[in-house]
Amino acid sequence: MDKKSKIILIAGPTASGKSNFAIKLAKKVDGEIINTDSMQIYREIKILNARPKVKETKNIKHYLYGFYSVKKNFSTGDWLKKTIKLIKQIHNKNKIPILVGGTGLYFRAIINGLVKIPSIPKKFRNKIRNNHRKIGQKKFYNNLIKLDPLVISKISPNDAHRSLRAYEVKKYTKISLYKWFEKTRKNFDENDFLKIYIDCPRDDLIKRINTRVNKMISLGAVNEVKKFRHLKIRKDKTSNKVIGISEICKFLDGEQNIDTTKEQISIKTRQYAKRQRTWARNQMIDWEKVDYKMLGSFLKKIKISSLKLDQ
RNA sequence: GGUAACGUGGCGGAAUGGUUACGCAGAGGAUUGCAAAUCCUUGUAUCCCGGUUCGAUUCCGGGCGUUACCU
Repeated sequence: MDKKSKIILIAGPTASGKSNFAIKLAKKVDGEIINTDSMQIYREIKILNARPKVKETKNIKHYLYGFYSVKKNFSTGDWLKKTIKLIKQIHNKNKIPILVGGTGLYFRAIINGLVKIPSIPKKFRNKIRNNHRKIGQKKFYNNLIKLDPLVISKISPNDAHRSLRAYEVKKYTKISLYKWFEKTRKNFDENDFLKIYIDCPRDDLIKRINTRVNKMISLGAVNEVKKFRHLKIRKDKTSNKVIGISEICKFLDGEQNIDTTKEQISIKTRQYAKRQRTWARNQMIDWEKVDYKMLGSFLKKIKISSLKLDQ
């Protein structure tokens, strides 16, 4: 078998200039780009996600962008499976895979692996969720710790999200979620990655976010949400959570003016950016941190030879 | 100019003669198949000057400010 290359990982808070940098890097090292963002996958949401425009991609192949319907749910596992496959394909073409995005969990999955827990049948899952809705989080949690005492120290009694997951896994597989976690295996070696985190100081980021929000509105974000609404997506679908949708809906319903709406979108976005930075500070300790202003000189320093791996 | 009401953290907003709720924003943290989600923790305030009182943000007087109405 011939040589394969490292996998380049580019993370960073929203609006830090990741996508742009990835394109430049791909051009330099002959790479192809894979989306690592849980919301960029949706076909029908383009403006609010700040998806790279085709004419800006400079003929660099982009995968997993806007390929999935907002009507369906997507998961970390789905992403990981597709991404591993794509990495192989790109390697076979002797090109370099570049993963770019803002979803810390996806990066963790590609680096540390994700346990293969049997997928929970829809009916089974919905039954549990309906029950949760009926009895409320408090009672649900009490049932959960009876079913699986291991979660007590792991999940906050108020965390509905994780409670549901732990419950369905234990109930369906008869094995605790936390027992499953112990079986996690990595898909790659530590040395297979070049991990880059783009950082941007808070004040600069706020300015960039505000500019971006204004741009989104002038590009037609309101219309995008109008169309999205016509699809009548069920409220429990993940796509509803794209920042801007619920805010613009309030505007469309006449509950607030456009300035308030913009402000709300900015606030939500910087809260998201804050969580991304917290994740990076504590979960991406060994990543190479690059200031967003230094990306130009950083790009020059990257040598293609250093990306090659002998197999 | 007169009368009245009000003046509480960055903002909104309770309460009280003796530990200043709470919400939002901000900060820190968690994060294994919904993650742009979900959850945890958290700093900072009673307009100013006097008086009454053991003790005033609260009661009284004055000042300043805001708002409403009147002239």
